[in-house]
Amino acid sequence: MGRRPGRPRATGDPHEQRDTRQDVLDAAAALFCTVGYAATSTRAVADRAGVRQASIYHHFTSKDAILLDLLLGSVRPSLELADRLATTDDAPAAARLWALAHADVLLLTTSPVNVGALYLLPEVDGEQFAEFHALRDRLRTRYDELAAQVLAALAAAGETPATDDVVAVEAAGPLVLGLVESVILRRRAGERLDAAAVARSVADGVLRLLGGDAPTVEAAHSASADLASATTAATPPPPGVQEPAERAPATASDRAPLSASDRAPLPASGHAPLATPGRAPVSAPDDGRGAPSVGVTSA
Amino acid sequence: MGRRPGRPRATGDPHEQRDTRQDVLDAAAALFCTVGYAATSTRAVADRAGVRQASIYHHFTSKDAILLDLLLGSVRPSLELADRLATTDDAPAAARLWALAHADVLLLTTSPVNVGALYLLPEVDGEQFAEFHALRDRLRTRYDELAAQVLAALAAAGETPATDDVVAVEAAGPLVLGLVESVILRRRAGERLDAAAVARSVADGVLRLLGGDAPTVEAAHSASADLASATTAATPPPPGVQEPAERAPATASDRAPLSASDRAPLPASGHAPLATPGRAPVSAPDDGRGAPSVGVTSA
DNA sequence: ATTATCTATAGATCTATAGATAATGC
DNA sequence: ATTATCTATAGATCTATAGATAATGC
Repeated sequence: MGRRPGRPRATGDPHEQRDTRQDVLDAAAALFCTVGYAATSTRAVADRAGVRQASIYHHFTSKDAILLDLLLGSVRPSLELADRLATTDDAPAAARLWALAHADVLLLTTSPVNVGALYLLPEVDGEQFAEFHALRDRLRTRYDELAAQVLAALAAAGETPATDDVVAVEAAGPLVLGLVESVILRRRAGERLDAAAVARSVADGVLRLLGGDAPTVEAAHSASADLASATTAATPPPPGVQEPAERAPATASDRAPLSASDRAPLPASGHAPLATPGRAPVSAPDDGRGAPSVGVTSA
Repeated sequence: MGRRPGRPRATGDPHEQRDTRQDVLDAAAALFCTVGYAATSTRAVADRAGVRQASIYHHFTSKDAILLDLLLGSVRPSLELADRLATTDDAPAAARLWALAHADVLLLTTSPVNVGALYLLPEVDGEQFAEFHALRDRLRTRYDELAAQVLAALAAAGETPATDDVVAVEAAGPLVLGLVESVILRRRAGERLDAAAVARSVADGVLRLLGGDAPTVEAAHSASADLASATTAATPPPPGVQEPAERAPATASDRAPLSASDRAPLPASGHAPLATPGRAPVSAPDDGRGAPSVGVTSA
């Protein structure tokens, strides 16, 4: 039955031999996000993954190692996009900030589990997770830079009464990131989120927050569509070419993988405004069930 | 030594007999917010409170009961203000929303421990805390109502191009509350927050987010100053009358108690813009230490 | 007598390791 | 032989209870 070496699992269908490491990550992601880290026993993770508790330790050195893997996997896609947008200066800052906020909100709302909630776990403050903190700080810095650039552009355009700063430049980044990340709390609160609508309203809101008026927001909004297709490789094929359309609600594999391979600056392929998963009323009362696979393989 | 009945504590200065129940709440608040709920043992709480582990159970029936007390104590002040503002219709909606956001951010940033972080604990989702959820839903509703009123007022003033809603009315409340609560994440991330400045920037941001322009925000800002003094009883006495000014950084007792006693609609007393604790650079890297007492007595 | 603390501990975990077992691969 | 799983368990918790003890109050 099992076509790979090693003793077969005791539980579950012996035909369907899955990737145990990924199963453990998926199970842990769902449980850590909803139940919490300390409150989730390795036995609970194992049960959900369909293996025995001790088998986890063949793939991970400790419970902490699982969480670290999940954390890194959740922040990397955002950071890679942010880095790419930072080195793409053929678009106005407002358009790039809009694109970043939009993409991040999509990631946060369409991931099969509310991975953003991992950041909220108090345990994450520990030094075991320093590698994650480093990446996160870099992402924060990107937001700070972009927000500052947007403020400068608005001031230069004379749109803002430069007299009294609408937003203090040092306050801008945190406010913007705060608004983006608030979708984590909304999803956790059980709000039914229409991913596309929320992403748009947050990205628009980010620019209004910085003092942009309606035309400015609208302009950035449009400009970022091109930008996104330029910086992102994988946009979903146009509707109709897609799968039989059996109400596919944006799985992890739908999302732009942002893999290390598409480092090429501007392939300029697609046309959709950055992988907007067609509709995707993803988050019901978020019980942590639902399709797993956070796309967090670190090997 | 001890001037009250009961066996004295084994640890600590026997002269200073403290309120054990409050000591436990303070210790638990600090630990739950930083270490987490499941990760904090009752022994750790007891050690910090200066009592033996078992003594906790003379005051609380369970560990859950401690958390419930803390949760209720942290949401009540906000909800009471929100209720009062909702029944005070002698001010524009924008001014009232500004005042609510401002007050909430102050509460979140000046409390000695980051009590807002309690909401983030995954354990809080449990049904044991239904009473808390009910209060929180009411607060959320208040934000929804006020945000909708602000949008309506802006539209009526013709300021907003009513053609395409700047913000969909059903999206407004969550965005606003999200921006307010983002200060919880910022404080937890170790950001050094100047409470007064953050409160102002968030409250201003809330109105810009809803489509208000600079003059609108400014007007609401000013109007809410009077509003706040009208709806809040306890404003700190004018500087100079205060204590010897030994750098008092806004303790729990400084904050407006919002007790059930000041139900009277409009006492119209003070004049400060809602208990702005003079300066208050409260939150350093938030180690959960610092003065305790969240002001969470529920008896 | 009442109250609030203490000491001691039962019973239920929980993480991680030791070593056995059941597959594939050479 | 190598690999991936399994069973079993050691050692360290952790929550909550039982019952003793040391104060005040009448």
